[in-house]
Amino acid sequence: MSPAAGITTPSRWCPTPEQVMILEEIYRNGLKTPNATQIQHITSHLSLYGKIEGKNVFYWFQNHKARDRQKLRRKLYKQLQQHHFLMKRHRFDEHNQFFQYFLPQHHQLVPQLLPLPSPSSHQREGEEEAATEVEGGGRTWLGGDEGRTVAEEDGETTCRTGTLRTLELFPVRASWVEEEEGTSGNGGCGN
Amino acid sequence: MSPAAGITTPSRWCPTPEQVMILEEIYRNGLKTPNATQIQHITSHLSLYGKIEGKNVFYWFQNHKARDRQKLRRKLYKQLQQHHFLMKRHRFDEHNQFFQYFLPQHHQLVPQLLPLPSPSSHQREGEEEAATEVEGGGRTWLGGDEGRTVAEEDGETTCRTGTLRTLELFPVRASWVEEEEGTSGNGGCGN
DNA sequence: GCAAATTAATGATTTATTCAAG
DNA sequence: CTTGAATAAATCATTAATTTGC
Repeated sequence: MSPAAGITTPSRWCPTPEQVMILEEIYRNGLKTPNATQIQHITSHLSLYGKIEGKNVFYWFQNHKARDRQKLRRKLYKQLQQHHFLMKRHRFDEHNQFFQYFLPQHHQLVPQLLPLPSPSSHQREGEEEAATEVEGGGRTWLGGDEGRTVAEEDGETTCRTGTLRTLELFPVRASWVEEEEGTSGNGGCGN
Repeated sequence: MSPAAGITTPSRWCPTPEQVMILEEIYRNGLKTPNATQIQHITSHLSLYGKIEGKNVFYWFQNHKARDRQKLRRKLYKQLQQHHFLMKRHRFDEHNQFFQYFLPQHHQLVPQLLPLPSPSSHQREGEEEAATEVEGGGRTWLGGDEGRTVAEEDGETTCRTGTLRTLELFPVRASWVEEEEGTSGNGGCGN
């Protein structure tokens, strides 16, 4: 707004090097999401180095954090892509209970741990927790280095992973797979 | 599994950064409570990055979910505590970060954006309206050139330096920050 | 060397997601 | 099931780097 005569009317904040340095220092020191008070303080200090408003600080932290995460996700995705071809495919049955991961050594199958899913239970994934003390006779973990003494017998089609297919399991929505270097016209902004 | 004299014999799982990143990514994508099969797959993938067992994955998800909820609850509690500020106190001090920073001009904020939803209507239907140019009566930012009315109230450590020491101001102790990767980034245009 | 044209960075907005409360 | 609050993701838009032809 405010046409503001001839002189530079920067439509957006243009941070000075000092401001950027200070912001990055603060960020590196662990302040990722400043609250209003902190934004105020940062702003008033940075204003010594140039014109700045609170919203600039606020946006700076938002963007910086977001782009940090984005960068990390990209890197991660590349790594995962690298490993993806190492994996073989294998079919597995879908099991829904996570406590099958415990394999009680001898007996004691803890009947209350698997409280029979009602046919239309949405199973909101927040509340099951509670795990209820499975300890006692000792348990072994699948996939550990030791154990592995169980379940291979009764036609237990559970895990017995000889081969590991992994990635396609997860609902990776891959919002970060999107562009590969310059597909979206940044300058164009097709609107 | 012998204590292996020289090299570290960690009594507990010590996740690598890659493992943490992958786990967080999976979690963020919506898998909050993996079942046994999923744990198997995740484990075998993460084992490419370091020693890991299925129970580590299982516990990681348990703990992460729990701590997530705990964090949210704490935040929400704080928020509720200060919910009175609209009614009584007028200190915009220690609110969170986002909308406390906005000051709705005259609470005629977006009269047409939210056209009084009938009790069962989705109000996101007509979003082709393109937000209707919220400009004049939009919002203002604290700390701008115009409304520099805020100042440090009491509270807080408040370094309020006249000198420009900048860095000692903010409570930027980051003992709880663990990402040390090359997060500085900001490659070219750092200025 | 120098600007116009193009591309990459990044500031500023908008949209979708998430959790909890009513 | 809806709504409120906060935020992260996605997107838009503008500035700075850079390339390029002269």
